[in-house]
Amino acid sequence: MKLVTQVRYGIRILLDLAMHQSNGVVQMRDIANRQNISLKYLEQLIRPFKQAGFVKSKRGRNGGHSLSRAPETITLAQIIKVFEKEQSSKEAKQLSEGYSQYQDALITQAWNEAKQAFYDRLEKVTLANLSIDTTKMLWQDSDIIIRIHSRGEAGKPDQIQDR
Amino acid sequence: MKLVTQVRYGIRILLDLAMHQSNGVVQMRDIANRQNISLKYLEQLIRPFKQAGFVKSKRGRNGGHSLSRAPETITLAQIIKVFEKEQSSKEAKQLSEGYSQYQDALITQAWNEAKQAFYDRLEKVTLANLSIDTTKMLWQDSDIIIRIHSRGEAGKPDQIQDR
DNA sequence: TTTAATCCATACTAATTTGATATAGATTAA
DNA sequence: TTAATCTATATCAAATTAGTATGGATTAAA
Repeated sequence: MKLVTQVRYGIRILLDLAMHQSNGVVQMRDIANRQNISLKYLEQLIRPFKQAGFVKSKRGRNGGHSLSRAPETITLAQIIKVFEKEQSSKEAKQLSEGYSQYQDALITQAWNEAKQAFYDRLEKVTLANLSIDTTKMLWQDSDIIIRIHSRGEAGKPDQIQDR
Repeated sequence: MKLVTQVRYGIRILLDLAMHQSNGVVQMRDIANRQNISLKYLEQLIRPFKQAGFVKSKRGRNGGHSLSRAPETITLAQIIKVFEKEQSSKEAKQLSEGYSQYQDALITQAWNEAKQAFYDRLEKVTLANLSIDTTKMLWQDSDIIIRIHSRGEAGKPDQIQDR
């Protein structure tokens, strides 16, 4: 039940796309710099998102990535499930014998119901939510605002620069 | 988000106690046999439950273990949290820098809320529930009934024998 | 045709976790 | 005396996680 780096990065990558794709596509090199991930590692992390249809890409010069769907329609539950699918290929193995198998069945059932509750909660959080909230938090921290919006207009945080 | 063996065994051990402590204490050797776990491994698994106050023990000859509380008051959420505590000692480490830290904070917050929903669901399942349901399932499988209740009276499963 | 980008596959390493067995005794109470 | 709990490690194998590295093939704008 712990938040692994892969998931955390995964969400941040999509969030990065959501916050920077206004101009068009976003290059992986820029994401890598902003998120402080090596380009090669990023390539690995972004692949499942492309396969799952969350992200589309434009190849060649001036190419890059962008979200396939609106940030309002992409939930954390959907994102996390992308990584879950990677793992579970065959899981229907016999775990125990005797009457323990009945207990295991009951335990697994309860576990799955709880897992569903977990996802239901994350289904309510979209990339758009996180994007807006990030901006709000930046707003509250004036030091950061000044630093990263040095080239933006005075009142309004329009674009976040690389650090 | 997967059900690890440690948790599965943990629940089964407490469930075993719940179903067999009517006579008094239950010996670890019997649990080990029924659950098909080595005695030494069982000793390791049961220790956190004793430290957490779920299980009490009586030492010396004819000693054994029993639940400290009624099975109706012990929930799956409580049980699973026993193992969670084992892991998390210091987790408040700085994960990222720059404005990514704000995103991480939001992601972590959403994750924790979902985790709460997960536990809320498991808070509704008690050892007593599982115990009753196991008995029901055994009832439905007449082959098993005959095998494990060979010495019991015809209609009523009173005690489950070792296999 | 050069260049900047995505795309692909896979190999490797290091650390941690998980699942389990084994060793060797100390303590307790019938 | 004996049957049980209790304690503390040590060891091991397998799997998972987090990343780096290698080495290119493909695409499309300039």
